[in-house]
Amino acid sequence: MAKKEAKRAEIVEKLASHIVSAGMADTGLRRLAEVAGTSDRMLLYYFDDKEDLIATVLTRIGAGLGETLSARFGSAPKPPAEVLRFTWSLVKSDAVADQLKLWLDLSSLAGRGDAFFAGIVDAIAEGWIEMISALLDVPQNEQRPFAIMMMAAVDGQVVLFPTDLSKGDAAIEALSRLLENV
Amino acid sequence: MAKKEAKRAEIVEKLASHIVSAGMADTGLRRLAEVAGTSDRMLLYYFDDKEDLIATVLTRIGAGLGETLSARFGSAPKPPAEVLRFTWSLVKSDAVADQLKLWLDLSSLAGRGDAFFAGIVDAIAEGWIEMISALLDVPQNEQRPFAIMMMAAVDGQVVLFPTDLSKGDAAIEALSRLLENV
DNA sequence: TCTAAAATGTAGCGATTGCTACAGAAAAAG
DNA sequence: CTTTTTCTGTAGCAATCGCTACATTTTAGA
Repeated sequence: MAKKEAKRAEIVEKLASHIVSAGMADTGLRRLAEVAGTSDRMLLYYFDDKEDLIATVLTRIGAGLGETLSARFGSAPKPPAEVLRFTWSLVKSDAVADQLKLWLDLSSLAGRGDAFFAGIVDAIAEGWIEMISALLDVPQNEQRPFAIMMMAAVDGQVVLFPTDLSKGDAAIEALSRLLENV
Repeated sequence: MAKKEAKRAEIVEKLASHIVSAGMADTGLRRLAEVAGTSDRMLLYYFDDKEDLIATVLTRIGAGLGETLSARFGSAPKPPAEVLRFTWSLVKSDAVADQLKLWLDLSSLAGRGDAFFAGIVDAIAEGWIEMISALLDVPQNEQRPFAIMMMAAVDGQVVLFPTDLSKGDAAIEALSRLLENV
C-alpha cells in the first residue's frame, strides 16, 4: 500500500523532468514507461488512465515551479523595472525557459477547449501573477495589472521568438525604461 | 492541368478556414478530406504528402492574415498608446483571436525544434512587427523595440488567459497609459 | 471514335495509439 | 505452510495514423 504510493511518486518524479524538457509531444504511454523505467502496463496499474497520469505529473511540475520561483525572487518590494529585468533573466535561463515552453504547450491545448488543461494553465498563470504582484513596489490597486503586463511581455517573447529569446532583449529593456518613470 | 491547380486552390481555401478555427489538432487526413469535401486519397493526389498540404495551407493563412491586417490598420503614423489599444481591440475580435491561437499552436511546435514550423512562426512574427513598426509615431530606432513590446504584451495575454482574453484588459490599459508618457 | 492520360474509388498495409484480459510470480496474512 | 492479496509480464484488441497498390471511371487529344 505504502509501496504503491512510493512507486507512484518515483514515477511522477521521473516523468516530470522528462515532460518539462520534452513537452506535451512525445507522451505516448510506451515512451513514458521507458523514461520511467517500467512498462505501459505498470503505468496503468499505478494510475487510472493516461489523463490521471498526466494530471498528476503536471500538478507536480506546477508545484515545483512555484518553489523554484519563490526561492529565486526575494520577498522585499522592488521597483517594477527591477522586477521585470530580473524576471526576464530568469526566463532566459534554460530551466525556466523549458517550463515556459511547456506552459505554451498547455496554453495551446487549453485554447482549443480542453477544460482540464485550461485549469492547469489558469493555476500556473495565477501563481506567477500573485508572486510578482506581491513584489511590486507600486500602489496596491496597480499591482495586479502591472504584474500581468510584465508576465505578458515576457511570455509574449516566448511566442514571438520560440527559437531565440534574445531577440526580445531590446523590447524588454524598452519596457523596463518605461517602468522607471512610474 | 489547370484544373488540377484550381482544385488544389479550392481545397486549400476550405482547409484554411478550418485550420484557423480548429487549430493544429484535428488535422488527420481523413478529417481534412471530409472538411474539403473529398477523400484522403485525393488529398494525396493533389499534394505530395501531408507536410506539403499543411505547408500550403499555412502559407495561405499567413498571406490572408497580412491582407486583413493591412486593411484594418491605416498607414498614417499614430501615437503608440493608440496603436496598442487598436491592436488589442483587433485581437479581441473572434477572427483575429483564432489566428492568434493558431499562431500559439505553431509557436509551441516550433519551440520543440520543428524547423518547418519555426520558419512559419518567424515569418508571421516579422510581418506583425514590421506592420506595427511602420505605424508608430516614435523615433525610428525605437520603432522596432516598441512594436515587439506591444506584440508581446498582446500575445502574452493569449498565453495567460487562453479562455478569456478580457482578463487582460486592465494590463493593456495600464501599458497604454505608460505609453502615453512617451 | 479510339486511345492515352488524368482523375477517383476501394481496400488495405504496417505502425502507433490507449487500454485490457489473462495468467503467473511475489509478498503478506492466517 | 496455505491462502489470499498485491504486483507484473505477455499478448493482443480496436481505433487511428499516413500512405499506397490496384482497378476503374472520366476526360482530352488524335
